[in-house]
Amino acid sequence: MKKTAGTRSPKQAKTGDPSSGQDVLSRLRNDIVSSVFEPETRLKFADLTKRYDVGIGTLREGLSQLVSEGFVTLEAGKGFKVAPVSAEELIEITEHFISLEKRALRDAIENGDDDWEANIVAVHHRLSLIESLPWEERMTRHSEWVQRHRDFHEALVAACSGRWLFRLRSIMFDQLDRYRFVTKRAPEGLGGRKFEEHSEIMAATLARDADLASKLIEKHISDTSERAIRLL
Amino acid sequence: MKKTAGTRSPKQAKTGDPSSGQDVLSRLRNDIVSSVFEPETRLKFADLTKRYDVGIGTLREGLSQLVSEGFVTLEAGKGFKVAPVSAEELIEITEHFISLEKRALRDAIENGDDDWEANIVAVHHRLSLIESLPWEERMTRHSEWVQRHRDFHEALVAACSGRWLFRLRSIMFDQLDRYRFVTKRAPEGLGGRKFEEHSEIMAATLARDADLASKLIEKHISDTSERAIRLL
DNA sequence: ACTCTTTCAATTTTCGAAAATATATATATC
DNA sequence: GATATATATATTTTCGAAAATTGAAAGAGT
Repeated sequence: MKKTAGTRSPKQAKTGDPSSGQDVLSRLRNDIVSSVFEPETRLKFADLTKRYDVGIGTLREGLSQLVSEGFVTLEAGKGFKVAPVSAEELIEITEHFISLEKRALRDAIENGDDDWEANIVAVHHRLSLIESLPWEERMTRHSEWVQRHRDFHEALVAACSGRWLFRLRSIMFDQLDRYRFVTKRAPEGLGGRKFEEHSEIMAATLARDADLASKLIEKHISDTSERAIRLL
Repeated sequence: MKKTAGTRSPKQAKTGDPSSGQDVLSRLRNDIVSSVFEPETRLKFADLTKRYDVGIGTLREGLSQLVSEGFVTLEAGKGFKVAPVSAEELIEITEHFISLEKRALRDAIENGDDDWEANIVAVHHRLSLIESLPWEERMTRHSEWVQRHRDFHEALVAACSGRWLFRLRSIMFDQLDRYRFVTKRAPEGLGGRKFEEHSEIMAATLARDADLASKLIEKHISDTSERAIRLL
Protein backbone atom coordinates (compact mmCIF):
# COMPACT_ATOMS: atom_id res chain seq x y z
CA MET A 1 0.00 0.00 0.00
CA LYS A 2 3.00 2.23 0.21
CA LYS A 3 4.03 1.44 -3.30
CA THR A 4 2.85 4.50 -5.16
CA ALA A 5 2.68 3.26 -8.70
CA GLY A 6 3.60 5.66 -11.43
CA THR A 7 6.37 7.54 -9.68
CA ARG A 8 9.67 6.43 -11.06
CA SER A 9 12.74 7.10 -8.99
CA PRO A 10 14.78 10.02 -10.26
CA LYS A 11 17.25 7.80 -12.11
CA GLN A 12 18.24 10.36 -14.72
CA ALA A 13 18.55 8.87 -18.17
CA LYS A 14 21.84 9.09 -20.09
CA THR A 15 20.50 12.12 -21.89
CA GLY A 16 20.47 14.11 -18.68
CA ASP A 17 22.39 17.31 -18.19
CA PRO A 18 26.10 16.70 -17.88
CA SER A 19 26.56 18.82 -14.80
CA SER A 20 25.23 16.53 -12.09
CA GLY A 21 22.83 13.76 -13.04
CA GLN A 22 25.23 11.36 -14.80
CA ASP A 23 26.12 7.86 -13.71
CA VAL A 24 29.36 7.13 -11.95
CA LEU A 25 31.18 5.66 -14.91
CA SER A 26 30.56 8.71 -17.06
CA ARG A 27 31.44 11.17 -14.32
CA LEU A 28 34.59 9.26 -13.52
CA ARG A 29 35.68 9.07 -17.14
CA ASN A 30 34.88 12.70 -17.61
CA ASP A 31 37.01 13.69 -14.64
CA ILE A 32 39.91 11.68 -15.98
CA VAL A 33 39.55 12.98 -19.52
CA SER A 34 39.28 16.50 -18.15
CA SER A 35 42.47 16.03 -16.14
CA VAL A 36 40.68 16.64 -12.86
CA PHE A 37 42.69 13.62 -11.86
CA GLU A 38 46.04 13.99 -13.52
CA PRO A 39 47.96 11.10 -15.07
CA GLU A 40 49.60 8.71 -12.61
CA THR A 41 47.33 9.84 -9.78
CA ARG A 42 46.32 7.10 -7.38
CA LEU A 43 42.56 6.67 -7.22
CA LYS A 44 41.72 5.83 -3.62
CA PHE A 45 38.30 4.49 -2.77
CA ALA A 46 38.07 6.55 0.39
CA ASP A 47 38.28 9.78 -1.61
CA LEU A 48 36.14 8.64 -4.52
CA THR A 49 33.23 7.39 -2.43
CA LYS A 50 32.94 10.82 -0.87
CA ARG A 51 33.34 12.66 -4.17
CA TYR A 52 30.75 10.66 -6.07
CA ASP A 53 28.61 9.53 -3.15
CA VAL A 54 28.42 5.88 -4.18
CA GLY A 55 29.49 2.59 -2.62
CA ILE A 56 32.80 0.88 -3.04
CA GLY A 57 31.41 -1.90 -5.19
CA THR A 58 29.85 0.46 -7.70
CA LEU A 59 33.06 2.41 -7.86
CA ARG A 60 35.12 -0.69 -8.46
CA GLU A 61 32.84 -1.73 -11.30
CA GLY A 62 33.31 1.63 -13.00
CA LEU A 63 37.04 1.68 -12.44
CA SER A 64 37.59 -1.77 -13.89
CA GLN A 65 35.61 -0.79 -16.95
CA LEU A 66 37.87 2.21 -17.39
CA VAL A 67 40.81 -0.17 -17.21
CA SER A 68 39.73 -1.95 -20.36
CA GLU A 69 39.07 1.40 -21.99
CA GLY A 70 42.66 2.32 -21.29
CA PHE A 71 42.11 5.30 -19.01
CA VAL A 72 43.08 3.57 -15.79
CA THR A 73 45.64 0.98 -14.80
CA LEU A 74 45.26 -1.67 -12.13
CA GLU A 75 48.20 -3.17 -10.29
CA ALA A 76 47.05 -6.15 -8.28
CA GLY A 77 47.00 -5.32 -4.61
CA LYS A 78 48.07 -1.74 -5.17
CA GLY A 79 44.84 -0.35 -6.53
CA PHE A 80 43.91 1.88 -9.43
CA LYS A 81 45.88 4.68 -11.01
CA VAL A 82 45.15 7.13 -13.81
CA ALA A 83 46.95 5.88 -16.91
CA PRO A 84 50.11 7.79 -17.82
CA VAL A 85 50.44 9.92 -20.94
CA SER A 86 53.33 10.34 -23.33
CA ALA A 87 54.10 11.99 -26.64
CA GLU A 88 54.81 8.59 -28.17
CA GLU A 89 51.39 7.34 -27.21
CA LEU A 90 49.68 10.41 -28.59
CA ILE A 91 51.48 9.93 -31.90
CA GLU A 92 50.38 6.34 -32.10
CA ILE A 93 46.79 7.04 -31.10
CA THR A 94 46.60 9.77 -33.71
CA GLU A 95 47.87 7.43 -36.37
CA HIS A 96 45.29 4.77 -35.59
CA PHE A 97 42.48 7.25 -35.24
CA ILE A 98 43.17 8.81 -38.64
CA SER A 99 43.15 5.42 -40.26
CA LEU A 100 39.91 4.36 -38.59
CA GLU A 101 38.12 7.67 -38.94
CA LYS A 102 38.83 7.85 -42.67
CA ARG A 103 37.40 4.40 -43.23
CA ALA A 104 34.42 5.08 -41.00
CA LEU A 105 33.70 8.31 -42.83
CA ARG A 106 33.81 6.60 -46.22
CA ASP A 107 31.48 3.96 -44.89
CA ALA A 108 29.09 6.54 -43.52
CA ILE A 109 29.10 8.58 -46.72
CA GLU A 110 28.05 5.48 -48.61
CA ASN A 111 25.30 4.47 -46.21
CA GLY A 112 24.06 7.71 -44.66
CA ASP A 113 20.42 8.67 -45.01
CA ASP A 114 18.50 11.93 -44.57
CA ASP A 115 18.38 11.71 -40.79
CA TRP A 116 22.12 11.29 -40.74
CA GLU A 117 22.60 14.43 -42.80
CA ALA A 118 20.15 16.43 -40.72
CA ASN A 119 21.86 15.44 -37.49
CA ILE A 120 25.25 16.47 -38.84
CA VAL A 121 23.97 19.91 -39.69
CA ALA A 122 22.40 20.23 -36.26
CA VAL A 123 25.42 19.27 -34.18
CA HIS A 124 27.71 21.29 -36.40
CA HIS A 125 25.60 24.31 -35.69
CA ARG A 126 25.85 23.72 -31.97
CA LEU A 127 29.61 23.38 -32.29
CA SER A 128 29.99 26.53 -34.35
CA LEU A 129 28.09 28.51 -31.74
CA ILE A 130 30.89 27.87 -29.28
CA GLU A 131 33.74 28.12 -31.75
CA SER A 132 32.72 31.58 -32.91
CA LEU A 133 32.82 32.85 -29.34
CA PRO A 134 35.51 35.29 -28.15
CA TRP A 135 38.61 33.52 -26.92
CA GLU A 136 38.11 34.06 -23.23
CA GLU A 137 34.57 32.79 -23.04
CA ARG A 138 35.42 29.88 -25.28
CA MET A 139 38.12 28.81 -22.82
CA THR A 140 35.85 28.91 -19.80
CA ARG A 141 33.44 26.65 -21.62
CA HIS A 142 36.15 24.36 -22.88
CA SER A 143 34.66 21.14 -21.56
CA GLU A 144 31.44 22.02 -23.31
CA TRP A 145 33.35 22.52 -26.53
CA VAL A 146 34.97 19.12 -26.11
CA GLN A 147 31.53 17.54 -25.77
CA ARG A 148 30.15 19.24 -28.87
CA HIS A 149 33.30 18.55 -30.81
CA ARG A 150 32.93 14.89 -29.92
CA ASP A 151 29.28 14.97 -30.96
CA PHE A 152 30.18 16.51 -34.30
CA HIS A 153 32.78 13.92 -35.19
CA GLU A 154 30.54 11.14 -34.01
CA ALA A 155 27.66 12.44 -36.09
CA LEU A 156 29.84 12.38 -39.21
CA VAL A 157 30.47 8.65 -38.91
CA ALA A 158 27.22 7.70 -37.19
CA ALA A 159 25.88 6.05 -40.35
CA CYS A 160 28.93 3.80 -40.57
CA SER A 161 27.73 0.26 -41.13
CA GLY A 162 30.66 -1.48 -39.45
CA ARG A 163 29.86 -2.00 -35.79
CA TRP A 164 33.46 -2.71 -34.86
CA LEU A 165 34.88 0.00 -37.06
CA PHE A 166 32.71 2.45 -35.18
CA ARG A 167 33.68 0.93 -31.88
CA LEU A 168 37.43 0.95 -32.47
CA ARG A 169 37.22 4.50 -33.80
CA SER A 170 35.41 5.58 -30.65
CA ILE A 171 38.00 4.03 -28.37
CA MET A 172 40.71 5.98 -30.13
CA PHE A 173 38.68 9.18 -30.14
CA ASP A 174 38.17 9.00 -26.38
CA GLN A 175 41.89 8.64 -25.92
CA LEU A 176 42.55 11.66 -28.11
CA ASP A 177 40.04 13.60 -26.08
CA ARG A 178 42.14 13.10 -23.00
CA TYR A 179 45.17 14.56 -24.71
CA ARG A 180 43.04 17.45 -25.89
CA PHE A 181 42.60 18.34 -22.23
CA VAL A 182 46.14 17.67 -21.14
CA THR A 183 47.26 20.19 -23.72
CA LYS A 184 44.34 22.49 -23.10
CA ARG A 185 46.24 25.75 -23.29
CA ALA A 186 46.43 26.34 -27.04
CA PRO A 187 47.62 29.29 -29.13
CA GLU A 188 44.91 31.81 -29.87
CA GLY A 189 45.15 32.39 -33.58
CA LEU A 190 43.83 29.00 -34.59
CA GLY A 191 40.28 28.90 -33.32
CA GLY A 192 38.92 30.50 -36.45
CA ARG A 193 40.87 28.19 -38.70
CA LYS A 194 39.47 25.14 -36.95
CA PHE A 195 36.00 26.50 -37.38
CA GLU A 196 36.54 26.66 -41.13
CA GLU A 197 37.95 23.16 -41.17
CA HIS A 198 34.86 21.71 -39.56
CA SER A 199 32.64 23.46 -42.05
CA GLU A 200 34.67 22.20 -44.98
CA ILE A 201 34.58 18.64 -43.67
CA MET A 202 30.85 18.82 -43.26
CA ALA A 203 30.37 20.25 -46.74
CA ALA A 204 32.45 17.53 -48.38
CA THR A 205 30.64 14.86 -46.38
CA LEU A 206 27.16 16.09 -47.26
CA ALA A 207 28.27 16.35 -50.90
CA ARG A 208 29.21 12.67 -50.59
CA ASP A 209 32.71 13.44 -51.77
CA ALA A 210 34.50 10.68 -49.88
CA ASP A 211 37.95 11.43 -51.27
CA LEU A 212 37.85 15.08 -50.34
CA ALA A 213 36.27 14.50 -46.94
CA SER A 214 38.86 11.86 -46.21
CA LYS A 215 41.70 14.18 -47.14
CA LEU A 216 40.30 17.05 -45.12
CA ILE A 217 39.70 15.04 -42.00
CA GLU A 218 43.16 13.56 -42.11
CA LYS A 219 44.70 17.00 -42.25
CA HIS A 220 42.35 18.24 -39.54
CA ILE A 221 43.30 15.52 -37.11
CA SER A 222 46.98 15.45 -37.88
CA ASP A 223 47.29 19.24 -37.56
CA THR A 224 45.49 19.23 -34.23
CA SER A 225 47.60 16.42 -32.83
CA GLU A 226 50.84 17.88 -34.10
CA ARG A 227 50.13 21.01 -32.15
CA ALA A 228 49.29 18.96 -29.08
CA ILE A 229 52.48 16.93 -29.34
CA ARG A 230 54.54 20.10 -29.26
CA LEU A 231 52.81 21.14 -26.03
CA LEU A 232 53.38 17.87 -24.24
CA MET B 1 27.22 -29.19 -2.67
CA LYS B 2 30.03 -29.56 -0.23
CA LYS B 3 31.15 -26.01 0.02
CA THR B 4 29.71 -24.47 3.16
CA ALA B 5 28.97 -20.92 2.25
CA GLY B 6 28.80 -19.47 5.72
CA THR B 7 32.43 -19.30 6.67
CA ARG B 8 34.94 -17.38 4.68
CA SER B 9 36.95 -19.96 2.86
CA PRO B 10 40.72 -19.54 2.94
CA LYS B 11 41.02 -17.78 -0.36
CA GLN B 12 43.86 -19.20 -2.35
CA ALA B 13 46.56 -16.62 -2.87
CA LYS B 14 47.13 -15.57 -6.47
CA THR B 15 50.27 -17.65 -6.40
CA GLY B 16 48.21 -20.76 -5.84
CA ASP B 17 47.99 -23.67 -8.22
CA PRO B 18 47.29 -22.45 -11.73
CA SER B 19 45.11 -25.34 -12.81
CA SER B 20 41.94 -24.27 -11.07
CA GLY B 21 43.08 -21.12 -9.35
CA GLN B 22 42.59 -18.75 -12.29
CA ASP B 23 40.82 -15.51 -11.65
CA VAL B 24 37.16 -15.15 -12.36
CA LEU B 25 37.55 -12.89 -15.33
CA SER B 26 39.72 -15.36 -17.21
CA ARG B 27 37.54 -18.35 -16.41
CA LEU B 28 34.45 -16.45 -17.39
CA ARG B 29 35.90 -15.24 -20.66
CA ASN B 30 37.19 -18.69 -21.40
CA ASP B 31 33.77 -20.21 -20.86
CA ILE B 32 32.22 -17.69 -23.21
CA VAL B 33 34.89 -18.07 -25.87
CA SER B 34 34.57 -21.83 -25.58
CA SER B 35 30.82 -21.59 -26.07
CA VAL B 36 30.12 -23.18 -22.69
CA PHE B 37 27.65 -20.35 -22.48
CA GLU B 38 26.18 -19.99 -25.93
CA PRO B 39 25.44 -16.64 -27.54
CA GLU B 40 22.37 -14.79 -26.21
CA THR B 41 22.40 -16.82 -22.98
CA ARG B 42 21.38 -14.87 -19.93
CA LEU B 43 24.08 -14.84 -17.28
CA LYS B 44 22.33 -15.00 -13.91
CA PHE B 45 24.25 -14.24 -10.76
CA ALA B 46 22.60 -17.04 -8.84
CA ASP B 47 24.05 -19.61 -11.24
CA LEU B 48 27.42 -17.99 -11.70
CA THR B 49 28.17 -17.59 -8.01
CA LYS B 50 27.74 -21.32 -7.55
CA ARG B 51 29.72 -22.21 -10.65
CA TYR B 52 32.72 -20.03 -9.85
CA ASP B 53 32.37 -19.87 -6.07
CA VAL B 54 32.80 -16.11 -5.81
CA GLY B 55 30.69 -13.26 -4.54
CA ILE B 56 28.25 -11.22 -6.55
CA GLY B 57 30.37 -8.11 -6.53
CA THR B 58 33.42 -9.86 -7.90
CA LEU B 59 31.28 -11.41 -10.59
CA ARG B 60 29.80 -8.09 -11.55
CA GLU B 61 33.24 -6.58 -11.89
CA GLY B 62 34.31 -9.32 -14.26
CA LEU B 63 31.12 -9.19 -16.28
CA SER B 64 31.28 -5.46 -16.80
CA GLN B 65 34.84 -5.79 -18.01
CA LEU B 66 33.71 -8.38 -20.53
CA VAL B 67 31.12 -5.88 -21.68
CA SER B 68 33.79 -3.46 -22.81
CA GLU B 69 35.67 -6.33 -24.43
CA GLY B 70 32.57 -7.08 -26.47
CA PHE B 71 31.84 -10.58 -25.20
CA VAL B 72 28.88 -9.64 -23.04
CA THR B 73 26.04 -7.17 -23.33
CA LEU B 74 24.37 -5.32 -20.48
CA GLU B 75 20.80 -4.09 -20.65
CA ALA B 76 20.12 -1.82 -17.69
CA GLY B 77 17.89 -3.57 -15.21
CA LYS B 78 17.78 -6.79 -17.21
CA GLY B 79 21.24 -8.05 -16.46
CA PHE B 80 24.01 -9.55 -18.53
CA LYS B 81 23.79 -11.67 -21.67
CA VAL B 82 26.38 -13.39 -23.84
CA ALA B 83 26.87 -11.22 -26.93
CA PRO B 84 25.23 -12.55 -30.10
CA VAL B 85 27.17 -13.79 -33.11
CA SER B 86 26.55 -13.29 -36.81
CA ALA B 87 28.23 -13.96 -40.13
CA GLU B 88 28.34 -10.23 -40.82
CA GLU B 89 30.21 -9.58 -37.60
CA LEU B 90 32.69 -12.36 -38.32
CA ILE B 91 33.39 -10.87 -41.74
CA GLU B 92 34.03 -7.46 -40.25
CA ILE B 93 36.17 -8.75 -37.42
CA THR B 94 38.26 -10.71 -39.88
CA GLU B 95 38.76 -7.65 -42.01
CA HIS B 96 39.99 -5.54 -39.11
CA PHE B 97 42.13 -8.28 -37.70
CA ILE B 98 43.93 -8.83 -40.99
CA SER B 99 44.64 -5.14 -41.29
CA LEU B 100 45.95 -4.87 -37.74
CA GLU B 101 47.87 -8.13 -37.70
CA LYS B 102 49.72 -7.27 -40.89
CA ARG B 103 50.83 -3.95 -39.50
CA ALA B 104 51.77 -5.46 -36.15
CA LEU B 105 53.80 -8.16 -37.86
CA ARG B 106 55.71 -5.63 -39.95
CA ASP B 107 56.38 -3.65 -36.80
CA ALA B 108 57.58 -6.73 -34.94
CA ILE B 109 59.82 -7.84 -37.80
CA GLU B 110 61.52 -4.46 -37.69
CA ASN B 111 61.98 -4.39 -33.94
CA GLY B 112 62.25 -8.01 -32.86
CA ASP B 113 65.36 -9.19 -31.05
CA ASP B 114 66.86 -12.61 -30.36
CA ASP B 115 64.52 -13.42 -27.49
CA TRP B 116 61.58 -12.67 -29.72
CA GLU B 117 62.85 -15.10 -32.35
CA ALA B 118 63.58 -17.81 -29.82
CA ASN B 119 60.13 -17.54 -28.32
CA ILE B 120 58.49 -17.85 -31.72
CA VAL B 121 60.36 -21.06 -32.43
CA ALA B 122 59.39 -22.42 -29.02
CA VAL B 123 55.68 -21.75 -29.20
CA HIS B 124 55.53 -22.89 -32.80
CA HIS B 125 56.98 -26.18 -31.73
CA ARG B 126 54.36 -26.57 -29.04
CA LEU B 127 51.67 -25.80 -31.58
CA SER B 128 53.01 -28.23 -34.14
CA LEU B 129 52.98 -31.01 -31.57
CA ILE B 130 49.21 -30.77 -31.40
CA GLU B 131 48.64 -30.08 -35.08
CA SER B 132 50.51 -33.19 -36.17
CA LEU B 133 48.27 -35.35 -33.98
CA PRO B 134 45.71 -37.73 -35.50
CA TRP B 135 42.40 -36.04 -36.14
CA GLU B 136 40.46 -37.57 -33.31
CA GLU B 137 42.89 -36.76 -30.54
CA ARG B 138 43.40 -33.30 -31.92
CA MET B 139 39.68 -32.66 -31.61
CA THR B 140 39.46 -33.77 -28.01
CA ARG B 141 42.24 -31.36 -27.17
CA HIS B 142 40.75 -28.55 -29.21
CA SER B 143 40.73 -25.96 -26.47
CA GLU B 144 44.39 -26.66 -25.89
CA TRP B 145 45.03 -26.10 -29.57
CA VAL B 146 43.21 -22.80 -29.41
CA GLN B 147 45.46 -21.70 -26.55
CA ARG B 148 48.65 -22.66 -28.36
CA HIS B 149 47.43 -21.16 -31.58
CA ARG B 150 46.79 -17.92 -29.75
CA ASP B 151 50.25 -18.07 -28.19
CA PHE B 152 51.84 -18.59 -31.58
CA HIS B 153 50.16 -15.63 -33.21
CA GLU B 154 50.85 -13.47 -30.20
CA ALA B 155 54.52 -14.46 -30.22
CA LEU B 156 54.82 -13.38 -33.84
CA VAL B 157 53.78 -9.81 -33.05
CA ALA B 158 55.07 -9.67 -29.48
CA ALA B 159 57.94 -7.37 -30.48
CA CYS B 160 55.54 -4.88 -32.01
CA SER B 161 56.46 -1.44 -30.71
CA GLY B 162 53.01 0.07 -30.92
CA ARG B 163 51.22 -0.49 -27.62
CA TRP B 164 47.81 0.33 -29.07
CA LEU B 165 48.39 -1.57 -32.28
CA PHE B 166 49.08 -4.62 -30.16
CA ARG B 167 46.09 -3.93 -27.99
CA LEU B 168 43.61 -3.42 -30.81
CA ARG B 169 44.94 -6.50 -32.57
CA SER B 170 44.44 -8.54 -29.42
CA ILE B 171 40.85 -7.39 -29.04
CA MET B 172 40.09 -8.56 -32.55
CA PHE B 173 41.96 -11.81 -32.07
CA ASP B 174 39.92 -12.67 -28.99
CA GLN B 175 36.76 -12.07 -30.93
CA LEU B 176 37.95 -14.35 -33.72
CA ASP B 177 38.75 -16.98 -31.12
CA ARG B 178 35.14 -17.09 -30.11
CA TYR B 179 34.06 -17.76 -33.65
CA ARG B 180 36.71 -20.43 -33.87
CA PHE B 181 34.80 -22.30 -31.18
CA VAL B 182 31.35 -21.59 -32.48
CA THR B 183 32.36 -23.24 -35.75
CA LYS B 184 34.44 -25.89 -34.04
CA ARG B 185 33.51 -28.79 -36.32
CA ALA B 186 35.88 -28.34 -39.25
CA PRO B 187 36.57 -30.51 -42.31
CA GLU B 188 39.33 -33.05 -41.80
CA GLY B 189 41.57 -32.61 -44.78
CA LEU B 190 42.86 -29.20 -43.79
CA GLY B 191 44.73 -29.79 -40.57
CA GLY B 192 47.92 -30.64 -42.39
CA ARG B 193 47.65 -27.65 -44.66
CA LYS B 194 47.29 -25.30 -41.73
CA PHE B 195 50.35 -26.84 -40.16
CA GLU B 196 52.35 -25.95 -43.25
CA GLU B 197 50.94 -22.45 -43.28
CA HIS B 198 52.13 -21.77 -39.76
CA SER B 199 55.59 -23.00 -40.59
CA GLU B 200 55.78 -20.83 -43.67
CA ILE B 201 54.67 -17.78 -41.76
CA MET B 202 57.28 -18.42 -39.11
CA ALA B 203 60.00 -18.92 -41.70
CA ALA B 204 59.18 -15.67 -43.49
CA THR B 205 59.06 -13.82 -40.21
CA LEU B 206 62.39 -15.08 -38.95
CA ALA B 207 63.87 -14.30 -42.36
CA ARG B 208 62.61 -10.75 -41.74
CA ASP B 209 60.77 -10.84 -45.04
CA ALA B 210 57.92 -8.52 -44.09
CA ASP B 211 56.24 -8.53 -47.49
CA LEU B 212 56.08 -12.29 -47.71
CA ALA B 213 55.06 -12.78 -44.09
CA SER B 214 52.36 -10.18 -44.54
CA LYS B 215 51.03 -11.89 -47.63
CA LEU B 216 51.05 -15.32 -46.02
CA ILE B 217 49.34 -14.26 -42.85
CA GLU B 218 46.62 -12.48 -44.76
CA LYS B 219 45.87 -15.60 -46.74
CA HIS B 220 46.06 -17.72 -43.61
CA ILE B 221 43.51 -15.65 -41.72
CA SER B 222 41.20 -15.04 -44.62
CA ASP B 223 41.11 -18.73 -45.57
CA THR B 224 40.35 -19.75 -42.01
CA SER B 225 37.59 -17.24 -41.61
CA GLU B 226 36.06 -17.98 -44.98
CA ARG B 227 35.66 -21.57 -43.93
CA ALA B 228 34.13 -20.50 -40.63
CA ILE B 229 31.68 -18.17 -42.36
CA ARG B 230 30.36 -21.05 -44.43
CA LEU B 231 29.72 -23.06 -41.26
CA LEU B 232 27.84 -20.31 -39.48
C1' DA C 1 -13.88 -11.68 -22.79
C1' DC C 2 -10.92 -7.77 -22.05
C1' DT C 3 -8.14 -4.24 -19.70
C1' DC C 4 -6.30 -2.23 -15.83
C1' DT C 5 -4.62 -2.66 -11.29
C1' DT C 6 -2.55 -5.18 -7.46
C1' DT C 7 0.34 -8.71 -5.52
C1' DC C 8 4.00 -11.75 -5.42
C1' DA C 9 8.29 -13.94 -6.77
C1' DA C 10 12.67 -13.72 -9.17
C1' DT C 11 16.65 -10.94 -10.27
C1' DT C 12 19.48 -7.16 -10.47
C1' DT C 13 21.88 -3.43 -8.23
C1' DT C 14 23.79 -1.10 -4.42
C1' DC C 15 26.06 -0.75 -0.21
C1' DG C 16 29.06 -1.01 3.84
C1' DA C 17 31.23 -4.21 6.98
C1' DA C 18 34.91 -7.56 7.47
C1' DA C 19 39.07 -10.19 5.62
C1' DA C 20 43.33 -9.90 3.11
C1' DT C 21 47.02 -7.29 1.75
C1' DA C 22 50.42 -3.74 1.46
C1' DT C 23 52.79 0.36 3.59
C1' DA C 24 54.68 2.86 7.36
C1' DT C 25 56.41 3.13 12.12
C1' DA C 26 58.52 1.52 16.07
C1' DT C 27 61.45 -1.76 18.63
C1' DA C 28 64.97 -4.96 19.19
C1' DT C 29 69.47 -7.25 17.91
C1' DC C 30 73.98 -7.44 16.24
C1' DG D 1 74.51 2.78 12.78
C1' DA D 2 72.49 -0.73 10.02
C1' DT D 3 69.59 -4.67 9.48
C1' DA D 4 66.03 -7.35 10.83
C1' DT D 5 61.64 -8.21 13.38
C1' DA D 6 57.41 -6.83 15.27
C1' DT D 7 53.54 -3.64 15.64
C1' DA D 8 50.41 -0.36 13.88
C1' DT D 9 48.11 2.02 10.11
C1' DA D 10 46.18 2.52 5.65
C1' DT D 11 44.06 0.58 1.52
C1' DT D 12 42.45 -2.80 -1.28
C1' DT D 13 39.54 -6.71 -2.10
C1' DT D 14 35.79 -9.70 -1.19
C1' DC D 15 31.40 -10.93 0.37
C1' DG D 16 26.46 -11.50 1.26
C1' DA D 17 22.49 -8.95 3.02
C1' DA D 18 19.21 -5.30 1.97
C1' DA D 19 17.03 -2.10 -1.39
C1' DA D 20 15.33 -1.40 -5.96
C1' DT D 21 13.68 -3.14 -10.20
C1' DT D 22 11.44 -6.11 -13.35
C1' DG D 23 8.17 -9.77 -15.06
C1' DA D 24 4.45 -12.65 -14.46
C1' DA D 25 0.23 -14.23 -12.13
C1' DA D 26 -4.03 -13.15 -9.64
C1' DG D 27 -7.86 -10.18 -8.94
C1' DA D 28 -11.29 -6.39 -9.79
C1' DG D 29 -14.05 -3.70 -12.59
C1' DT D 30 -16.47 -2.82 -17.03
